[in-house]
Amino acid sequence: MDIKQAAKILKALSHPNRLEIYLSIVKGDQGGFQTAECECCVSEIMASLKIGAPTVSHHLKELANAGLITTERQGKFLIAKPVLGTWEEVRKILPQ
Amino acid sequence: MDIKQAAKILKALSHPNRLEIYLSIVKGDQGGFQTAECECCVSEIMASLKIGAPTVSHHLKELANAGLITTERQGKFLIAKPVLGTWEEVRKILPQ
DNA sequence: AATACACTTCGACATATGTCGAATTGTAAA
DNA sequence: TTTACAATTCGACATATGTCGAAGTGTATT
Repeated sequence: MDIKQAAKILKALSHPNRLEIYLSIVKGDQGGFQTAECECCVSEIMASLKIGAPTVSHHLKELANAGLITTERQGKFLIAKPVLGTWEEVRKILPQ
Repeated sequence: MDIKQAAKILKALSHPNRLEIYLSIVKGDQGGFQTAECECCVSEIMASLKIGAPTVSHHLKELANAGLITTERQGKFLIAKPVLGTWEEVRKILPQ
């Protein structure tokens, strides 16, 4: 993990809404893709953060682009799950 | 540590140059303020990152504003030291 | 005091970012 | 097949950001 890559990942987490989205996805993760009742499909995030669907879509794309999550369509919904190894790599180059 | 505060700290580390500056400061820290021979005064950073003095000054201010470092003038030089507890707080709310 | 060096402040600039509304695509239910 | 719902794409916009050059401040050396 080089510094530029780490900075990119940190940047993906550097906006309050995006950080909250990521933490929700991590918290909601049960080891696999979740069902439609999960708290991390776009419409749920939209409601809880009070931002529009296009914005949520954009944020999820940024998190995915940084390698912090993966997404998968399940019927009408989009389900996200964390890729914990990505954050782990960043931790390694920072203190402790 | 709430999410907004954590996001602010992550943002301070989300630019490659600023992340590199922070890591240099952490690496160079010997438990106290360093002497003029340290690698983290503005002119050293300037040379190693190939960015101008005003930009380095700006980046250091952002790191200090996020609480990630403190700075102190020693003669002609500005010396920086890390505030490790700040990063520690952010670690706590992220995975692992 | 005069000079030189280290850093900061200010103003400007190009670029990036977060957000939205409108229109579009994909999927399920009636 | 029509309708309804979930999400995406597109275009636009205001704001934030990283960088620089020029000018200013503070400190040490001569």
